[in-house]
Amino acid sequence: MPSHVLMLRAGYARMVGAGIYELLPLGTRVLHKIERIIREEMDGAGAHELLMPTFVPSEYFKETGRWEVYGPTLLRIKDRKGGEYHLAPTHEEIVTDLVRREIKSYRQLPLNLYQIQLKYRDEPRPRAGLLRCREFIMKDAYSFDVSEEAALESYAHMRETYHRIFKRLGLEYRVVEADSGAIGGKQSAEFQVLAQTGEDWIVACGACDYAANVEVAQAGRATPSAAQSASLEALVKVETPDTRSIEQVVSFFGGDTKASHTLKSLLYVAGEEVVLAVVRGDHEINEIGLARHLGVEEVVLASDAAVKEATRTEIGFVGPVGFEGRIIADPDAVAVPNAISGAGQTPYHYKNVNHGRDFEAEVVSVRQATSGDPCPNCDGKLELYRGIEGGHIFILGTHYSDKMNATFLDEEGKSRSIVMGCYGIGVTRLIAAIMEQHHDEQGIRWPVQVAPYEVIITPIGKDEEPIAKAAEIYEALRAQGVEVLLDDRSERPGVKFKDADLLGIPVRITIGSRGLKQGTVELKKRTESESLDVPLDGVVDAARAALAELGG
RNA sequence: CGGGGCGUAGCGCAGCUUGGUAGCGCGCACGGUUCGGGACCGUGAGGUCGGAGGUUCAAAUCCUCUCGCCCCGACCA
Repeated sequence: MPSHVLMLRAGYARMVGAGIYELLPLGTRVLHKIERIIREEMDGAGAHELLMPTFVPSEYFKETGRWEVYGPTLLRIKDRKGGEYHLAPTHEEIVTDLVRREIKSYRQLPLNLYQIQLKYRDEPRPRAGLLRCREFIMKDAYSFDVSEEAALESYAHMRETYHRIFKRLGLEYRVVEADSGAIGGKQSAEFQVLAQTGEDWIVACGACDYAANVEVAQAGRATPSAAQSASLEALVKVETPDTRSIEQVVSFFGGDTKASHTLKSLLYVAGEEVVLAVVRGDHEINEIGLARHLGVEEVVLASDAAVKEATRTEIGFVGPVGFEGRIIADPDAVAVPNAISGAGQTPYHYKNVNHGRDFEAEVVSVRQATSGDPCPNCDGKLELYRGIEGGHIFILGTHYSDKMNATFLDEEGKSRSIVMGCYGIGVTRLIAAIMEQHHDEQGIRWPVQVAPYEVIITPIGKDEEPIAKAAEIYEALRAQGVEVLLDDRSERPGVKFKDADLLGIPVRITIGSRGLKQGTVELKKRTESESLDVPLDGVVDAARAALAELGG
């Protein structure tokens, strides 16, 4: 059962609109638990919490150009006077404005400010419950330093802090190299929570700690070009109607033709230039890598019309042979001997295409890393995983401080731009991520540190004694500071047990007449199938011991 | 933005093709029997059929428009 179904069934949240949820009391308790851990660690790291507005005048985004750049994802609002506002998707501008007004001297730095607060992004496609929402709670922190070096220290410090947070939340995660988007900056890492329902693909080495988002992972290694291969066969043009995809090409040629015998040729618009990118048929192009190699901000796949104009060929039949223009080819692509590729003419493909003989290209790794690739750091191999981006930290540099004139006076009285870093955690997303990693067929199995309640007491039957004892134990546990839920509904035992499992409370105490006759009650951990009989007068200690074992 | 699907009782759905008294399961209320892993019997409450317009003697059903939600894709040749 995916986490969002569990979440709804167990009564943690309800949908209000697409990508808009309300957290019910149980969900709110989990949220507060997560927030508390984040606050403890952030405060411990020397960051200061503040609260910025969600409803902000457009002038700040206009100052940095994001009013235009952000596009339709930015939720824009007009007030009664026609003034322009937006609901904040992130707070770099607001915090930078605050800091430029307050910070005047190097003596006031470094500084780290954070908040835990709602964010608004009009996502093209919200999905999977709390995993991708249009309104969500984020912890966002911003560091301010006197220099790039100092900023790197702040960054490293935050990275450690994030490790502490993710570990305390009970998450299995990998820190991966990531793209930092249009802002640039060399240091960028995502905290990816491993989960089948994750939207991101990451690769991680089995032997060392290398891990990266496939968007930026270094894929493959230099391999010999086809021209060095022994038996090159003559180029043959074949008429291949209806073969627009690699899949269709492979089945057209049949036999033992594999996607890895073909070349995938993609035409990209990179600024003023049109380039042809070639990867092996079974590989995926890495657009971010391609853009970096070309030194442009982004590359855009050419439209049908643009392909026709540049190649006089239709999509599906484009190829490097005879292409007049810049060709970027992946090392694994040029290593394929006697490859099949589009012939640059509709509807034909070439057989036995060989790099060096039939076409020349700049050979650069421009494909996404995938399972089985060699690790760029060691002799290990990369594994492919799906991840949920739970956190992202990166250095902003002076991108915002330059644009917004956020400066300080250094020791020599010279004005310099503040160097910034930013650090986000998707708090509501983590609720879903934790559920994703901690559940079974019966329901959720919260790690005790984030569970909405630590103990659930389940009196059984209609007799007065179990109910009275349950109330006593409830009070005794509360007096000890244990967060405890009493199921005092007059439901049948089966119903109570199933619900307790669905809710995922880590420890259940079951009280029935049967046990009370022997002076015992039952104690069961959600993660274990067997229960334990404990003496009635020792149940408080037993429950606390069980919680301690679970790490509470 | 493109494609597909769905909006009927609180929840899950049938009914629509072929127009004619709005149904089923769960849940809910009441009564009774049950009571250690989602019991059972009986009685009952509950619906502007997402919205607007149209066709028709008659529309949940046919037509047009519109709103909302879910899934897939967003140019991977």
